[in-house]
Amino acid sequence: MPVRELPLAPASTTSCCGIGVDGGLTREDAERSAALLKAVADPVRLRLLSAIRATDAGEACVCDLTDLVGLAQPTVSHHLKVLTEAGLLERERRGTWAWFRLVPSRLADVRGIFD
Amino acid sequence: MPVRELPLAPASTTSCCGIGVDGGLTREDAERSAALLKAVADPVRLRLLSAIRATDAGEACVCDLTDLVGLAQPTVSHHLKVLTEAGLLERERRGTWAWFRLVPSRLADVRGIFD
DNA sequence: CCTCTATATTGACACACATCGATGTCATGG
DNA sequence: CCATGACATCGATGTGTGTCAATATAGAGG
Repeated sequence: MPVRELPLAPASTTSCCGIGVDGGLTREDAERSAALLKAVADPVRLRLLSAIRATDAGEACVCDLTDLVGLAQPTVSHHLKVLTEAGLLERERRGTWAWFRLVPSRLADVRGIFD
Repeated sequence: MPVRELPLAPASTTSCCGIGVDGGLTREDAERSAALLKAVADPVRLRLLSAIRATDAGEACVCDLTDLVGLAQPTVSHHLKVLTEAGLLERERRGTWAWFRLVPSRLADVRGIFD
């Protein structure tokens, strides 16, 4: 799911002030980008991403993350689901544990929104 | 208001899985970053930023932007206030009109969260 | 001073969302 | 096959937020 950047499209036609603000994101692009940003615009989810990134192996399981953020396990599971559905995390079950890894290309998408 | 990036802090101590997820953002840093991201995680506000950026003069007034997004004037005014209070826009009154400009350094702060 | 136009503020409403307890699922070990 | 531990899902609840109509403010011009 590609995410287009804030475009530097040329301004064009008319308006009450004669400036022209037709350039810019389409509604669809804006909604796509906003959906991705919403996944990341939460302090708990930022800490989860940061904690996974700070890990030696580049991955962490839910029990570790639950301890870290100090919230109930269902809450952490919910946040991890949001991040995973946004494409920012990959999930892998190994035995009883679920391991989460960053998806660097998706993080690059977030950065690309503001390039 | 500085915004710290997702740190690559070294993992340290123990956990149930023996991985160690102590590294990462503090609660305070995460809340600061999330507050900034929330201001931007909205399709209408993304379009407003994009439209202002696409302008020849680098600024636009409310009437232009209201036409663009197709929402009621108070709604647009509200979104512009959110962006301004987040430090992403600067407001200047010239006569009857209110002009809004981007604050590039603040946009860089957003980008910096994911560096 | 009065009016007109552009913008901001307020109040209300609907909807989304973060959180948690309770419960369900699934794999492991006995 | 049953018990245990890790994780996911569900249902409920309180809080946050986007939207608009109504109203207020503020500057320009007569």
